[in-house]
Order: sequence, then C-alpha cells, then structure tokens
Amino acid sequence: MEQIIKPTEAEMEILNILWADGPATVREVHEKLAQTKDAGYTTTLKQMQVMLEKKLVNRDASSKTHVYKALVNKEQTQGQFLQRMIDTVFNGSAMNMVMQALGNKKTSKAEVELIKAYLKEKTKE
Amino acid sequence: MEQIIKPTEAEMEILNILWADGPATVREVHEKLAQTKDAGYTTTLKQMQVMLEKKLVNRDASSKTHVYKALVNKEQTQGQFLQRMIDTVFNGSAMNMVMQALGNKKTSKAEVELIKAYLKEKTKE
DNA sequence: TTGCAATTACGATAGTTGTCGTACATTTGA
DNA sequence: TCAAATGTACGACAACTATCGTAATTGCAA
Repeated sequence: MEQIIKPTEAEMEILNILWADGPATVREVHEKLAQTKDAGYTTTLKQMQVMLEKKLVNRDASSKTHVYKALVNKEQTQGQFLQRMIDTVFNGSAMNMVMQALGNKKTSKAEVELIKAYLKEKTKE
Repeated sequence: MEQIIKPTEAEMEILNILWADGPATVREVHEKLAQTKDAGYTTTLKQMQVMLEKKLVNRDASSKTHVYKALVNKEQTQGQFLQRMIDTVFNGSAMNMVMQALGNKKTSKAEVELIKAYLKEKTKE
C-alpha cells in the first residue's frame, strides 16, 4: 500500500536541507535553519528526533554526533504535498494554482520564461 | 500593516465553498463538505464559529439560521497560502513547484495546454 | 585521566486542530 | 399551543506542533 507522508511545514524545511546537502548533523541543519528563522538548537534537535520516530529520516548513531539522512523521496513527498494543496486550496485544478503562482509578484519574469521553456519542451513529445 | 491570513486546510475547504457559492448557512456548507468527506454537522458548525473568531468569515445572525460570508479575499488568501508553500516546500522557486505540478499524472494534457495558453497571453503585454 | 564542552535524551508546556456530545434556544406545523 | 425538529452554544477531548529547560552522556584535550 502506498503510504501517505504528511510532514509539517517545519519538517519540510528540514527535509529540504537534507535533500539539498545530503546527510547532515543536527548542528549543520540548525545552522542553515538559523539563517532564516530563529529557534533554539534543542528545538531543531527535538524536531529531528520526532522525524526519526515518524521515519521521515534515519540516522547513523555510531559516533557521538549523529548523522541524519532523509528517508523519504523528494519528488514523492513534494508531489503529495502539492496534490493535497491543489485539492483543498485550488478546487482540484492545477491550472488555478499555476495561475495564482504566476500572477504572484514574487515570481520573476525570468522564472516565468523558464516555465514557458519547460512547457514547450514537455509538450513537444 | 498587511495582515497574515493563515487558514488551515479544513478552513480552506470551507472558504472555497463560500467563495464559489456566496453566503451560505452551516447546513449548506456541511452538505457540500459531506460529498467528499464525512464529519458531523456540529464539527462543521464549530469550525465556522472558530473562523468567525479569526475573522475569516462574518455572519448575519438576524434570523434563526445564521448566514456566513467569506471575509477574506480569495486571490490574496490563495496567494499567501501558495507563497508559504513555495518557500517551505519548494525552496522558494515557483518553477520547482510548477514542474512538480505538471509532472504529476493527475494534471491532464488539456490543463497543460490551458496553462501554456495562459502564459502566452500573460507574457504578451 | 579527568574535566569541560558539545551533544543527545527527556520531559514539560502552551497553543492549535479536528472531532463531537450535550445542553439550550427557536421555529413551525399539526 | 406546544412538542418535534432544527439550529446554535459550549465545552471537552485526544492528537499534534513548536518550543525550550534541564539532565544525562560522551569524547577529546590538556
């Protein structure tokens, strides 16, 4: 059976770091997080321990400093998150969502161009 | 100051109904919700009461059966929700998100075509 | 070797969410 | 008119989240 993964937003941030950088210690993850938000070290530690329980990550505890590693697949996890969002927030229409995203000021012209190029490629097949 | 609206997913579902149908009673909202999920009537009622406290909706209580109305703007609310998602789940890149959405099997070819058309229009200006 | 600094473990807490039972209020139709 | 039906109010609950303080552990450096 296809397991449903439902990380919180905070967990997503941590997963993103692990996906980008590969296995990392709590300290490393915490430093990265601290660049954009502030919370104590033990908060990050605890979150990662909870994620371990949920089997979102595993860890190598062979040395004093444990090394954590993402256990869930990036594409699948992001995809599930997004699909839930499309269903509940955008009435099941990816179109609605994309239009919102692209109408958003924070999305740069350059990104819109990238997306156009991507679509062109994609529909070529 | 620009207020931050942060409805939960369940609240988003209710807002979507109010946005689509205009002002509605708890019963009306509940019936719609019941089509896709099941929860008791009082659950929906309570949720809408909480939304009232949060000022996501207001209501006309002049008759026995209160009529609720969305107080928050659809585009703004969806946009904020999406932006938060892009930031935390997709590392701040709308491109990443769109690619995920469009790579998803659930998004039909027809929708992809619509999006292309939309982009074409949009970048014409 | 041993003590200090870094790390992990272990609660505890306050807030939120989704859920519902039950009590109270109000219409209304027989 | 008055009882059933329909609504609302209220509060309780368990689960979960984010947060952190403090205790226990561990490994290296002097």
